[in-house]
Amino acid sequence: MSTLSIRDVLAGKAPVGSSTTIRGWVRTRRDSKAGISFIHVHDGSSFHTIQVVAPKELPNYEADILKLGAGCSVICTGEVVASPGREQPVEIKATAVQVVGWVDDPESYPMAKKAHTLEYLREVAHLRPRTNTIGAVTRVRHCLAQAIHRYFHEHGFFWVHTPIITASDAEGAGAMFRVSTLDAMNPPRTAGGKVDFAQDFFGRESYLTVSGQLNVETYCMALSRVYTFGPTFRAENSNTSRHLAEFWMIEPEVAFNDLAANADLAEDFLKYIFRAVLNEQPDDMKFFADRVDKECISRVEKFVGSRFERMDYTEAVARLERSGEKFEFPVSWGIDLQSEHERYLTEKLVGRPVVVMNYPRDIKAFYMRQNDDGRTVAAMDVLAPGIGEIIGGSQREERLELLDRRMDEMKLNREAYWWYRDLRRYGTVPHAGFGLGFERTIIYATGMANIRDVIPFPRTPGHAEF
RNA sequence: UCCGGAGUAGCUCAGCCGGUAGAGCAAGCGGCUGUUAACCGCUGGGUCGGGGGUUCGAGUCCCUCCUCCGGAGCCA
Repeated sequence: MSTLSIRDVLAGKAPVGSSTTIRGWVRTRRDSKAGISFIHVHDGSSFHTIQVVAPKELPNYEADILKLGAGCSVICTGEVVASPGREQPVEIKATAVQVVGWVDDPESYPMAKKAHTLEYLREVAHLRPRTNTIGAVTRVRHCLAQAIHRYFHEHGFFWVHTPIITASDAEGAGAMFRVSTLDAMNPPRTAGGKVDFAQDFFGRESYLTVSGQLNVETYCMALSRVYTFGPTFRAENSNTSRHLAEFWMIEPEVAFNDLAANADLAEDFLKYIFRAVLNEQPDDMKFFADRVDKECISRVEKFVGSRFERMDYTEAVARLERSGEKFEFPVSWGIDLQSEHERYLTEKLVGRPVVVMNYPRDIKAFYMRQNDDGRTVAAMDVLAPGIGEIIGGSQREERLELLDRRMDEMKLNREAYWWYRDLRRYGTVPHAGFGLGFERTIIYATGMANIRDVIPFPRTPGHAEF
């Protein structure tokens, strides 16, 4: 006799006729007056539940089994048998059903045996992993994370754990959360009356990181191919289905790569991880296609099978202007592309993923490499049908003089970036990288509509309860 | 933050021109059945988001605040 995951039992690791034990939580119970109860048990190991058939001869049939409901935890032992029912290949003919934990008030148990809206489930984030949907999201999230590490590992990248606390301000990536141990009610003051952050824990103002890029560049200048994969924080008051205050980001950085190589990497990488989801989580993807988004499998298959279009920003603007489409925000050279423009480009104009390259320098960050035309930088965005921007990246400015000039123009303090500037002083090389929002990637693969449902405990303005 | 929509039973919602609260699901009990979104019957379950106002009377009309959802901006 062995204790197996439900996934393993359904996969045939316990042959028909053998005895096995499974452990998990009850989804549903149905009784037959022929003297048996059908108990569906899940343990998260796969999308499917297993059907445990409990006969009335069990000593605790009346006392326990007839009282089982959704959420109760059980340990079930019995013989694996071929199921007469159509819905499952095998089931467990129970010789023992031990109730480990009851649900103390079934009527008010938030995860009752019925469909719940995702909005409601967010209010019970501690119990929602028990649902089909959140379970499937969790397994796909894991699969993508594993595929990301595997891709980079197989391609000679090293995972660099960049810091979560940073003193680098003004990276231009958005508002930051302050990290401080000062008494917020009564902080120490300087002679001038300002808060004296010299007395703070780090001896200076510090924040939660908005990007690991600047730090990871230092390792890129020694280990050549590196990436970060960790949490990132933005204190923006964003209330949308695509933004979180705490999210996970993947940022590869490659020495000697130019913008074209950067785009090639983004394309190869994205296709690899989406292929992994299709291959490794077919049951979960089928669930998403059935219940969440009919198109999700075909969309991912198409994404994996199509060549990404490359287009200069200048050309993209010209084609948007010529499109005859009425946009809420008019297009002209020099503006940043709006969501509606990006969607038009990738969904209508091209019908495939598009890499838009070489943006006007005035709308992009100081570290992006300046092109010879004097007005654009070697930036790129990967736009995907159905979601818009999925990746933002660039070739970095490796020439100290040009970097300094740009920092001056943007009124950034050179001193504060002394170590970043050092990389350009000591053996500088061209290099490039990009950032991929992990949760947005999950949204794309699963068809889930709201980013708050693809991260276990979403942090958004006003929300950090769980 | 701006624009729009919505807060009524555990959940999802209906509730007309103001007259004192409804359904489905869930839950409990019973019936039936190798069941599987089970089915049939019965029962319990409500500070109608909070506060204020108009009115003989407010779930319904007005003001205000709060919360949630969608879209936009910021971005990943």
